[in-house]
Amino acid sequence: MSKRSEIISISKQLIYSKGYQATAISDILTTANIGKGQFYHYFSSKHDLGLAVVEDLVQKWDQKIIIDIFHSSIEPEEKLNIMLDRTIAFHTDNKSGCPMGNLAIEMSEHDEAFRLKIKHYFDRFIKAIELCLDEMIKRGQLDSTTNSEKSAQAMVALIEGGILLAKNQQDINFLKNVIDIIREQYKLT
Amino acid sequence: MSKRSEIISISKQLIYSKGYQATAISDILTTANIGKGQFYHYFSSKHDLGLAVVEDLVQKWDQKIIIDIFHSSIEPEEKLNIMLDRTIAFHTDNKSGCPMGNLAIEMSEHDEAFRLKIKHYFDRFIKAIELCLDEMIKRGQLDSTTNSEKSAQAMVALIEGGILLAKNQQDINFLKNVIDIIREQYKLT
DNA sequence: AAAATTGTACCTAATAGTAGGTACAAAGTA
DNA sequence: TACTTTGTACCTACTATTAGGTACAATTTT
Repeated sequence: MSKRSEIISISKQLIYSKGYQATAISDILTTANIGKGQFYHYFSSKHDLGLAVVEDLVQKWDQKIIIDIFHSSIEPEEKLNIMLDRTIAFHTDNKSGCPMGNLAIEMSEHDEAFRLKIKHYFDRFIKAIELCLDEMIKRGQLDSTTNSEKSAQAMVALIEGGILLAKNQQDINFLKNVIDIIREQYKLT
Repeated sequence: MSKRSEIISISKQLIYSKGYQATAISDILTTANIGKGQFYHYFSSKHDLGLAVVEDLVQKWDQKIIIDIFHSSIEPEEKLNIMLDRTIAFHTDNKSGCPMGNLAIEMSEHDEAFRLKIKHYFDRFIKAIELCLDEMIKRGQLDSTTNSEKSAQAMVALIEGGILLAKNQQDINFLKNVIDIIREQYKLT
């Protein structure tokens, strides 16, 4: 792993837990055990690093969720099931919430560059679920009156909201319950 | 309005839009047009102010949502409907998201005092919805197999997630769509 | 007068960012 | 082969600014 990606990786962890604004360059320098010169050799500013972190985050989640699961050749209901399983797995013993959701809330209003990168991920996530639901409707697994677009948005909202509640309550069951509701709703085993 | 509540009110707006950490005391002093002595006369620290702001926030929402709506004598399905209407109304032309949700995400992990105050609100909100759903089940308006506790959690999660998406997408329709889904699900007119 | 307010000047620690340099390997040149 | 150049990687020390917070005198209120 190059020094640059190492810095991104460490910063990603810190920003995930503390937020972008609350993460100081000095935190990163200490954790990564590097000097300032090195940092500013690879990144032109804190903002530049922040965007690199989000980009990395988006790219990795895109790979893990959209490419690996939704673009695979398994059955649509199985895709949703696996995605939900992985969501629970990720948030079990992880009290920092959703990396994307946290930044969405922190940065969307005042930083357009951050906002758009995060939006890009949510767009793709919602679209992937929507196509899944469409396929399930086509196969008669779901009521044909189901509005797949709205439903996909709602599913993402449920997940994000469930993660938010679980973080605030410090209780993963809030997320599990919400995911149970999704499974019931869309008749996933 | 006392000077203290005036400072809280102004800080609440700033913290709502920028977040707690990103709001500087100097922002507050400038906006409120007061000096430092005055600020530190009323609050012992920024953290002290922050907690006062959350307390105020919790208390006002408790009044607006739980007392005014859920503790009123109107029909349960009408309570939910009004709550959903007000949610949309609040977030129309308001790009900062959910005051409580924003702070939940920003503060829950690293500040227990903040976390507990916010948790208190979510607990009461969820409980109020749960009792509403129980009443609707009792009246035969909802399937008797409905798990009111889980459903109430899911409803709050949907709302919070919908607000998060609407904020990131800068499009209130994400919240509206999510609320449509809630209304369909619980057969609210 | 006494007590409660409030403004001004200031303190220290921390912030992002810069200046100016070193170490060293790769590439070009004699 | 030996010498020189050049570019990349990195470090330490510094700057300017801002942060939260304090001291205390001046003013208002009771």
